[in-house]
Amino acid sequence: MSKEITSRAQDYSQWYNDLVLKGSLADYSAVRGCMVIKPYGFALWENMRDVLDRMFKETGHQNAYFPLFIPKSLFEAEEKNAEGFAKECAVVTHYRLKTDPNNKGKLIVDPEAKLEEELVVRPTSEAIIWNTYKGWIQSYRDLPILVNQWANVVRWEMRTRLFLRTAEFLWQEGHTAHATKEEAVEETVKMLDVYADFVENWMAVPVIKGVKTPNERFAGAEDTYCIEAMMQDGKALQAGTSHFLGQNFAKAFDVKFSDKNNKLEYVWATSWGVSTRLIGALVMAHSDDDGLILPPRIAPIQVVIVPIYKGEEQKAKIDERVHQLVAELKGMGVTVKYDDNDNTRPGWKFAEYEMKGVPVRVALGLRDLENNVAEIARRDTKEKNSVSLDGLSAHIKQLLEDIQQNIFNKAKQYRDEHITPANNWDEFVGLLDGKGGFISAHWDGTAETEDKIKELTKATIRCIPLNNVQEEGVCILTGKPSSQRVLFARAY
RNA sequence: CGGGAAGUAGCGCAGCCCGGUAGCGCACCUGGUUUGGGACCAGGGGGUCGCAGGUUCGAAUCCUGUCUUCCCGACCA
Repeated sequence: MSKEITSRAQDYSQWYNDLVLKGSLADYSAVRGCMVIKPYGFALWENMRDVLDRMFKETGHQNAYFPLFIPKSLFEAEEKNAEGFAKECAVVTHYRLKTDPNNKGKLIVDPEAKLEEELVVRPTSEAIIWNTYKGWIQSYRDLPILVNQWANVVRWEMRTRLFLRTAEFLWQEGHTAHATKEEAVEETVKMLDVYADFVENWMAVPVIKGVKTPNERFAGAEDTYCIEAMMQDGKALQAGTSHFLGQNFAKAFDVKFSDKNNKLEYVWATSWGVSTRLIGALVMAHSDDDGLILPPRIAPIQVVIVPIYKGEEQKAKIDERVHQLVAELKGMGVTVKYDDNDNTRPGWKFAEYEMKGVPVRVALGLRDLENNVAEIARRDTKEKNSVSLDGLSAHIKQLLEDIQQNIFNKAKQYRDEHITPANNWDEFVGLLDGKGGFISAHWDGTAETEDKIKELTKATIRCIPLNNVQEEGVCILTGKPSSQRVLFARAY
């Protein structure tokens, strides 16, 4: 009763906050815009991280670590990148505090300890990494370099929201160097595919792969590829990006290599990243008014078992059977928690694990034991069934798969129902203010028109889908000719 | 940075207008009864009321300043 969740209909933003806070994923902290990721939330992130890390390694990448601080002179080397991030950088200017002579017990920044050169706290690491790569690359034999780093970055956002936009966040950033343009483009697309694979098959969130317009492109990139997801309120969320950086950073940091003909060439680059923001996407894509709904493949706890008993004698009997079940499930690679904490009662536990989105709940009492069954409840549909204890672990294993598939299908159905064509301005605005979702519409291809539409409606072009159908039409705003539809949406 | 709201016990809040013994619910501790959808009874512990000044015999309450957080917007993954 103490943990009521605001309904989606009542206040979608508050619902989201309630889920994150009451689902024990994260807390606000004493630091503006920065959150504490709690053990349960971090366990979720670890699961996501482990899967992605394995995928990166399977595609030939290695992990490394680069400094948190970037000297300003390095940071500003790639002009567009620097400009793009300049407004949101935290900057270290001093390296020492001292006691305040006028205010006992307080500290002040020691004016004597000013740095010769300011250090930028990384908002992204291209600069420090390409400065490093300069020393690693001389010949085509040194290429490709396929490196990933798991790190925290800081972007001093005006307005923050738990997981979706925090001043400090955790992410991975891949930074690769290649001898040819073709190879770099191939890498960019390959990593986009890895992201789409992960988000769809592990997080159960369907995505649209596409390319950003120049307006929405990463600062310093030639092309930004992205995966776009749809949330339950009809707003889009960019779930991951993969950038083809051309030779921009190689030129900025003077990174050249000798090819087979001993000719000097600039190196081709990519970078790609996903962040803890994915957790926000996960929460908003699947959950309901009773709490989180987590996909089994990355849920910190896949199965929770709740004993129902009166007295120690009954408890002992149930324990015995449960321990057997736990061993079986663990043997099958299922993450299971037996919650036999006697301080909370079954009803409380049911509500608690629903809030936390645990996919499968097993309740076992003496009554069940006598009938050789257990009560199995699935979080996604809230269905409850009595299932025979014989072969129960195999049943649960299968159920987890079914749940994974079901929540993906449900999210996909919602997403697909929320891609709507608009053929003129009135339709476009009507859809944005009504149904929401992605709106497929013609656009004249200019940045001016895109800006104007954003100004008028707050909708942006989320992407030009890959393998887009070419079709003649006219721009919904200007009426100028267009050769393809693009996806618009209001976005997080 | 513009607009709004809020800082009082671990959490959620009331009290403030009209100054006079700091309160409620949840959580916590002890004992008991309970346990198939967020248990109940009895007893108990815990707060320099965000911070700094001022007015006053007396300030959570009035005045001034200040800090912080959240929500909405512009910026953005």
